[in-house]
Amino acid sequence: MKPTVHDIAKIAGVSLATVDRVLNGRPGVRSVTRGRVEQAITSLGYVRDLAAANLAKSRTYSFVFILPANDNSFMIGLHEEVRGAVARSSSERTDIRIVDVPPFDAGALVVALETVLAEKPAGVAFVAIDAPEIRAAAERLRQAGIPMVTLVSDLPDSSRDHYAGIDNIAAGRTAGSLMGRFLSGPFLAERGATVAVLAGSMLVRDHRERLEGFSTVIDQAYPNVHILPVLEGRDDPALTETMIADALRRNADIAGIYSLGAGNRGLIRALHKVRVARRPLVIAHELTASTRAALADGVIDAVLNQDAGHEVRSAIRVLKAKADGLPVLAAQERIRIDIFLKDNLP
Amino acid sequence: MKPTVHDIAKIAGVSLATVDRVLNGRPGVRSVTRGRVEQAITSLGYVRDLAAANLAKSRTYSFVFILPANDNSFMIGLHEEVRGAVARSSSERTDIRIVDVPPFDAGALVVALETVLAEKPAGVAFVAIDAPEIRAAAERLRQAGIPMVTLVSDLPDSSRDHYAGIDNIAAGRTAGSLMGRFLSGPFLAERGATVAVLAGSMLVRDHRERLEGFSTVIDQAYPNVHILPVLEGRDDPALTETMIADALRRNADIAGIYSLGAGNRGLIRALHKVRVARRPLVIAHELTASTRAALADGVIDAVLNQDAGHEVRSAIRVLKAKADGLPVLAAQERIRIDIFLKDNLP
DNA sequence: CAAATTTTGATTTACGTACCTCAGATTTTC
DNA sequence: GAAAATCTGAGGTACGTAAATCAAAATTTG
Repeated sequence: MKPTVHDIAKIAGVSLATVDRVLNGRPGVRSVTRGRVEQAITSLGYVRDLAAANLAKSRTYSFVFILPANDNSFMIGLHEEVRGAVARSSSERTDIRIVDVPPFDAGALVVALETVLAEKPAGVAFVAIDAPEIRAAAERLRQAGIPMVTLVSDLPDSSRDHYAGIDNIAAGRTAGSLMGRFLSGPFLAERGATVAVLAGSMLVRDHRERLEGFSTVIDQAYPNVHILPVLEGRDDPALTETMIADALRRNADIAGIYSLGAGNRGLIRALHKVRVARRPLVIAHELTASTRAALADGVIDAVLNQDAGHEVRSAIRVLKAKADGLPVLAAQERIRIDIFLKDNLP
Repeated sequence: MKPTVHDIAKIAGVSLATVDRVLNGRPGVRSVTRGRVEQAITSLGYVRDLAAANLAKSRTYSFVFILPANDNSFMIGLHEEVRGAVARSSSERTDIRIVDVPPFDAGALVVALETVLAEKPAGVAFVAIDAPEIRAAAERLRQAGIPMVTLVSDLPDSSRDHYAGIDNIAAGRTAGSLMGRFLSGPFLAERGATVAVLAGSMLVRDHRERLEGFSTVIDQAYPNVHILPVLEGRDDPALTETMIADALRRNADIAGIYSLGAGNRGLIRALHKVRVARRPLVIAHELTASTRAALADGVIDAVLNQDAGHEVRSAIRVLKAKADGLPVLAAQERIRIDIFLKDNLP
């Protein structure tokens, strides 16, 4: 039988009230007595029954998710997953609130974090922007003892407790490796190949990191692949379409395209206008309705994906654990880079 | 505030005892009264608080995991993950027992299932063998109302409630697609290429399915790739090593190897003895210490993996849900095929 | 040494559900 | 219409923990 507080009281020769005071760090216990109780706790190997404790406290975990009001499919999907978690709230003892902020706006994110700080929730998840003022705001939240998880985009060297997202450098490396291997042959041969990179904005950390990983692998392992200057499409379909169309017109020898940002609809539209035989090899990020269709059609060759549902559920698990002072299962919380070819689409 | 049984009693104008009788399907309630109570339940949107209920019942979920006592790295890792779950038992209200059975032995598995049936656990997970007598045993478990999950290897068209493992046909297709794309170029050109397939045993369903997926893609999309007759290494390192060495000697033009079974140590040893310039392209399954090292060394080019930890945790979540008659989150429980290149090793 | 303060014990209620007993009411059966 | 069977209500205890109250004991302070 699992030991209970009653067993501790009996062994330590104190009352339930004293055990409770020790367990919950309440004042009014002499240090000798506290020692006896702690001794009993360790000797019995007592672990508090979280379910019973939460029941007694009639506790609900109040979490806040701060999400950019982006209109690309990935962010919309992320929103949906959070709403799904809200729907499951009652059976998971959580009370999740969504706060929308304008995208790529550090000032707005700071304001949101400050507002959240004021209401002292049990935890906060947010899509970080890599800026010093965000780090400062995060530090204030940490001082207030509010667990924090960054979602999708990280804030390294900050006070966040955890990052629920993929390793973007590794994602870029993977894309580079696939690009190099897929190109070796039909295009590359001895004469080399040209590759275009399409990003949303180089101001965003994830995009910079993906590019970094991609370039590293290409430079080291595929020296005769030449990377063109990065195209920044601001994740905007219309802009992206014209940029890609232009690029393909100017550089007739583009053999591959790595789209490391969101908003691939424009890219796909531009690709559909290219003669099949002359289509470049394309690697993109995020499995959405449009990239999935393009993958099935053969317009896109590979898609690297992060599962928004997993990220949201992981963030919630981690926030709960942090709120309870419990350890997290690192292996369970590692968000993986999914590689989809048209043959392993779920 | 979430409605409780007390609210139901008040609304329906009955006592707590009657509500309890309705909720738990106990006898002794006239159908008119039962109707009133059920009406109140739906109108309030009542959902039973599982944590409180389990506390009151002082319930623990007793699960049995039946695992083949295989000595390959993957199965050893699977064992370890289940042991990890056993270690977490106390805080998860589970009581997990591991039953070892000899591998590839349908008779022994039937005996194990029958023994398990006798002790009526709250759920069973097992690595299935695709045989009619196993289906019959599974049907008996279902009749007894014991939730069942197949692990790693499925038993389609049976009474199992869920399969916690990857889609092996899709895995084979993915391997075929990678093989075809990677080969197109340095080897393939116009003259075609020869590929060897190494399996454990064609009697095992997963291996058959992987081969099926692989062959389909190669035949359809890469007609000038020629697949040699399957080598069955029985997942035995020594045997595998000699088989691969022999095959490479006899067929000097082997451009690729697809190892779809476990026990890759022998394969790797054989590959290390081949001159670097003449090494074939290799795609293997399961990320273990040896395949990881081989991937880093460039001896293996890609590894398809299923995460044993995820499979075990998923099986437990599903068994719990089935035991409670709750729905499962399909998206959360889908086990993904991880593709590892040397650039995205975790 | 008395008064004030701190520490401790004993007891109680609560969380939401399960499950038990017993008495009283209602319905069914003969 | 009485006896038997069936339903229903009221009340309690339990699960393991939290948290509150109040009194008693021990300690410190003036």
